[in-house]
Amino acid sequence: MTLAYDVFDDRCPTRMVLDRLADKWALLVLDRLQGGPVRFNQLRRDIRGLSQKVLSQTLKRLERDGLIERSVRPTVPVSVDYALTPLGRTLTETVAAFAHWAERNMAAVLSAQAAYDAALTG
Amino acid sequence: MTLAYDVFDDRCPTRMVLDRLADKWALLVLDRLQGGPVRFNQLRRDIRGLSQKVLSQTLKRLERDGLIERSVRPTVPVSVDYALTPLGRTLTETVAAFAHWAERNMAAVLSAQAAYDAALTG
DNA sequence: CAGCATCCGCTCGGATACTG
DNA sequence: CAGTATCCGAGCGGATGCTG
Repeated sequence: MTLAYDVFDDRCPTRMVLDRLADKWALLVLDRLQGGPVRFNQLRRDIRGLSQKVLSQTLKRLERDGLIERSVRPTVPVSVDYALTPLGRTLTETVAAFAHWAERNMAAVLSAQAAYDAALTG
Repeated sequence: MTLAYDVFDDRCPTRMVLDRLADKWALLVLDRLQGGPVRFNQLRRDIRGLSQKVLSQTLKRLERDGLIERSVRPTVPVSVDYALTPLGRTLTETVAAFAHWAERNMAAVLSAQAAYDAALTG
């Protein structure tokens, strides 16, 4: 039988997963990997504002959760690239929709914020 | 003309929006509101582990961003319920897919974690 | 190039107490 | 019921320096 996983229950393991995914950096990494494998420093450059330490942590967690895969090519110096796993690929459509929702609806959000702030001031 | 919003640029305002949405509590609140208006303490009870302070902050931010709407009914004592706005409703499908991905893929994640940890130990 | 190690400020968020 | 106010500890994450 199937266990009744429930993300609204704080003792459910799905909460941990949600916690990992509901992270700005993890989302951007997953979205960036959608087009194919990307190397460490390339990710670091592409995702502006992401420090090397946090990128490292994020990649390690995503790899542990089975969403991405790390592969080392024995060049000199060594090349490491990260790619989505099949499991990770089941998430990318959702991630893309999510990450780019802001780009499509930025104007609406900005005007909502302006209206909200104006109501407080006036 | 349209500005080129880019969520990968840390100076782009979309980053702030992503930061707000990429939040465990915000996601759970939005998901919970999908079925219709819900009152404050009902949300607090439904979303286990969510403190009253953080719920309050989360609701205020979501309201400011125009995703949810607060309405007060003059009962005694007063009733306040929160509902999705049309803008918020454009997100709910994505939010639901996202929030419940963990429930559907929990087994795969758990086994990936076990494999990862075993590789380190062994 | 692809990281790890360390330090540390700052914010998130939990606990608690109080209000209309 | 639906919040606000305050305190405070834990940890996120940025900066810096070093390694194979």
